[in-house]
Amino acid sequence: MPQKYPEYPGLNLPKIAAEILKVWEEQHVFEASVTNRDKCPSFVFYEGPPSANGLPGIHHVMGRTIKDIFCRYKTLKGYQVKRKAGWDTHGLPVELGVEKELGITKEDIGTKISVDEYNQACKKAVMRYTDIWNDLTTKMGYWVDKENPYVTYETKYMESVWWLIGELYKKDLMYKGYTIQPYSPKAGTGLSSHEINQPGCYKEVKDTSVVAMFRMNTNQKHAFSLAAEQYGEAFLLAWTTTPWTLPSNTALTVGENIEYALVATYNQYTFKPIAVVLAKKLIAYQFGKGFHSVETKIELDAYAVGDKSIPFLVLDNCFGKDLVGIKYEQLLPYCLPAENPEAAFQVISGDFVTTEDGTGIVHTAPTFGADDARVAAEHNIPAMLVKDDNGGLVPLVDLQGRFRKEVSDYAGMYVKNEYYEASEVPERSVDVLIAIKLKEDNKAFKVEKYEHSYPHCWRTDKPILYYPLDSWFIRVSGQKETMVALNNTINWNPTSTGQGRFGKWLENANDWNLSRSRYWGIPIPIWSTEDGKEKRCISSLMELKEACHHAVSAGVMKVNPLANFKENDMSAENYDQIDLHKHHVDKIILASKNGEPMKRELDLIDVWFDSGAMPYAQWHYPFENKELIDNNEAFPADFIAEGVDQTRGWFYTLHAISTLVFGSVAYKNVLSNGLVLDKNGLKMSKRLGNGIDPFETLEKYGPDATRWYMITNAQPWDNLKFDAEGIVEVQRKFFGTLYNTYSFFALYANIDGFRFDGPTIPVADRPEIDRWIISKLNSLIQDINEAYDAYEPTKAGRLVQDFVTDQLSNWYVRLCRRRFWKNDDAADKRSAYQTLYTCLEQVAIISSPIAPFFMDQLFMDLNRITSKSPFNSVHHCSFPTLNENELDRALESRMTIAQRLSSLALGLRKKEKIRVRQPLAQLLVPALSSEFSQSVREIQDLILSEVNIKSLRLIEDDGTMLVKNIKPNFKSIGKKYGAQMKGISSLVAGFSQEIIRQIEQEGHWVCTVDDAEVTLELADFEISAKDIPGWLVANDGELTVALDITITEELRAEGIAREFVNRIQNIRKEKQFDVTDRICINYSSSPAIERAIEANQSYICAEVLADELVLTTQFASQILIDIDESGDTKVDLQLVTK
RNA sequence: AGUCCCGUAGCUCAGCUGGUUAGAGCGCUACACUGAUAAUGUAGAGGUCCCCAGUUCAAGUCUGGGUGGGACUACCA
Repeated sequence: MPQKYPEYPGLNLPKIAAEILKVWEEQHVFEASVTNRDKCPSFVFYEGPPSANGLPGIHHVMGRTIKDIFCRYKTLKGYQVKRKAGWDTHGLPVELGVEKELGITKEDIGTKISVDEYNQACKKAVMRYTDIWNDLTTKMGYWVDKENPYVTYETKYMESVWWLIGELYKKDLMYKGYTIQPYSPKAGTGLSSHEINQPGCYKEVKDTSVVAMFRMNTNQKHAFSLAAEQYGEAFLLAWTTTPWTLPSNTALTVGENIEYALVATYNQYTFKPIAVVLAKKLIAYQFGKGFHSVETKIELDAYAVGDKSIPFLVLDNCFGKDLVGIKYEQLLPYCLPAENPEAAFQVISGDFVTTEDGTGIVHTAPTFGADDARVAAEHNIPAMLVKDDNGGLVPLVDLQGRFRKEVSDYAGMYVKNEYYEASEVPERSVDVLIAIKLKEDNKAFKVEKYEHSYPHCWRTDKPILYYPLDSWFIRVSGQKETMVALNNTINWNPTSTGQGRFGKWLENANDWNLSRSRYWGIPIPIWSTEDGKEKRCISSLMELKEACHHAVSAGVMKVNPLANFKENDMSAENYDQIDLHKHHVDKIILASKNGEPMKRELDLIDVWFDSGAMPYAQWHYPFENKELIDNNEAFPADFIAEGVDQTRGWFYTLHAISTLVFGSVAYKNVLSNGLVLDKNGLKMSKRLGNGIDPFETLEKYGPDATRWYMITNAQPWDNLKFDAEGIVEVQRKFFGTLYNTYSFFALYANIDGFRFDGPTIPVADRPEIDRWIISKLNSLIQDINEAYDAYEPTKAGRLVQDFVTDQLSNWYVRLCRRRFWKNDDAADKRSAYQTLYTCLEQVAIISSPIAPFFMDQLFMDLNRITSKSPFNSVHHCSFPTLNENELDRALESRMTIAQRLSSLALGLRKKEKIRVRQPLAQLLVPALSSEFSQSVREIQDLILSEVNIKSLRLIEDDGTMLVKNIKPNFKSIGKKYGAQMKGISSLVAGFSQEIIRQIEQEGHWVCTVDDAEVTLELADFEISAKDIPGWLVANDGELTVALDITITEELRAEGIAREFVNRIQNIRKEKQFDVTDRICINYSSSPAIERAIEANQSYICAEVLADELVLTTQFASQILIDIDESGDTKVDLQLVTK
């Protein structure tokens, strides 16, 4: 065992971290922190799996610090906190990375490269960055089980996911339907809303927009029939930014309560007279430049072709509901809907119609708009679907984004020019061609470029289409109430995210579209017959094996690929022989009840389902570890934490799956943290090059300072403006101070051989200052405990920081320095050591969740010498408990008074330019009350030594010495006499000293304000001493001090002696004498200084460890020092050799 | 467009259930201290608490509206 507390040449946080890391690894400190708690209650934490195909950023340090803090804290609190790392391995980003790497596109899969090879490549790619991630995890001190992570591509994990799907299927929560979805023709895939909402996907684009004219059916009576007859042909105006959808129009949608108008005018392209219907509010918008309003038919008729401005005349008004049911002629009659064509081309109503732009009448193409599809379905309007060669119903645009042959004029053309190869882009896009055609046919009211934001495929960068796709859905919408009710039991931090952002999202939850037409992911385990009439959902490997067996005997499959799979064998060998990825399971043909072949539905499961399934799948539930979930040992989580961006991501999928399958929450406490921005408040991005490399940061500043900075600088849910300067400050301010405090302790404890081996002095028997810091420490423990329990790490960190810098270092240590190096009272010295030791040790424990490396070193440096704790690591300790007996609030507030009084006295010295080394005779303090006087008396020695004053006198108020100040106590008076407050306030301001004295004596005061009688008690005033006439006075709130600044000859001599000591100490230091070296001093100086030194000889000798202090003129060598203006002082210091 | 967060000193942030001198740290200026010393103390300068309106005796704090920044969500014709 080492004999001495280590002393360091300086604080090097990165070095400390590296060394501690070695210790952790060698001694398996993390593993032990979990196994040590084997019989303890568990605290369940879920690690949100990062996608292993990208590099970690500085924000990951933030998120993981938060997770780590609470896992470590709960461990200290005696819980067992198992935490599995996890990897999210499936999904589009992985596939795209691989495609880029291999130089292929989606179309090549299955031709140039087999699905088998492709998936192998994905599997390889996905773990490429694991080493880097693990490195970050290690270096930042994030404790999580990296050895046994859950990996979403592993067979066991996938089997659990299948089981969950099976449960949903059994509960009839899965259905197949077609919906309009964002679809990227170039990527050949539907996009999830998660993908569409990647930053940067919505882009400003300029599209050709058309206000098309839909000719109203003339042989039908309606609101505008009469008026329309007189003014030529009547049209409904509808606006679109996607003219290519016009051939697929089957309805027009109006708002029931929107007012519409019939307007007579002329077409600006054909100059034909027309009457048009549009929302009244939008007349001015549509009839802008080039039109003018007229009042009569005569003026309207006066128009001649070639006139600069076209007149328009408002004829009639009606509400949207009066338009519903009007039939109109098909705008571009290439073909008719295959089903129910007679119901097409009529006006319907919809709630989404606004009058913000356009015409207030919405062109409705149910095949290319989600709203359109919904509203059309509600009104039994057919979608423009035609029969393909196989008799299937298809929209007018194919999956590549080209018009089908039915649209004869544009057959084979891409509906967006962006889909062409650069060399093949036609001069005029379909949109433009359609616009021209409409203009020529008197069917276009207005054609113009329109700038709006439109979603783009985040991968191909091309605009997406809304397109009807077959999909499997989870019926989430029916469970909204349950989800909301369960959510209300979750403790969200901050609460607004849970109730607002997340709660609102749940209330509006749509069905979860589970299908992804990709390759690398978990296949949907549903097989169906050709006609789709029989379906089967497989929910385990054994079920699949048996189904295969049936299929083989039915003759639809030759061999059972799962023949060798053994039931109830959970070994890796048994599971590793099975791969459930697409390239394998798609080959499996099952058999229906009557022997027909059944093929798997081709889609994969949305990867978000993978991560939402982790509570169960990480344990291979229910095939293994069934009790962990069923007995709530590992479910639901006590705590999870991720960025706010996961609100609709992981937070949601966890919640949805647990609600639907288990009727439970998946987590009880959740903390969502904000973003990490650069120091200017901008988002970090590759483009701006303002990203911060986490490894560089950890390397340069060390993980402790980085973590501490990130946690204490801003509340976790606020965005953090990351500025490395801030870490430097934390290093210096907090770690530097704590390190100095330790160094101070180590220096003297080593000299004195303090090893905490004697009896521990009861706190009650220790001096006031020790009891004070111990009380403060207990208060800190209590407060910080509450902060951690409330998931407020920022508060916790700031509390420790204040304690260490302000209380422990700047007050306790500063005031106690002498007790450590010049103290003949062994008990007092021991008390000081024990007290400081305890503070350092406890600070190490309570701060260890945030700064795990430094605090472990601090703890070990102390504990290796004393063996006071049986544990070798701070992370194996127990969180200190509050010791009520050691709490002394009165002492704490007394000390606060001491600090404030000292500060006032020092302020006065400063103002008078009297240095602290010059002792003064007397400090006066007005006695505010007897309790106050008592308090001051108990702390007066501390104050006096701090400010170097000989005595403190409490001035009892005899009615003459003090000038008092009085203020109304607004809080207490406000309750009683709120309305009279202004009057009272001005009266009180005018109170004379006599009235104040009278109130103090009588204890109450009565007067009349605004005709109301007002009775005030003493407690309704704040009375303080403001001045002591004739003295030098300073005050701070209710505290006042006065200073006697007369310097007697004796005081002066003592001041000189102190100056002399100071010079000698400086010389000692310059000469690099050891702190304990003894010396002899020869000196000579001016008579005044010589006298002063002589008078204080023993004091000086004691201070500077001098055996002799000799006045002489004989110097072997000499140093000149300057004490005051009276003359030079010569000294010569000799080391006393032992 | 909706939902949520944020706006307090040059910078980073406190400010509890409304109470009359709005705080801290950093930075800046000046001075001091010194056997913890690349530390520390004291003082000074520095604020329309984003704006407007309301509630109230009293608003940084509560309410409404606006504005700026950010995030998330969205079917925008």
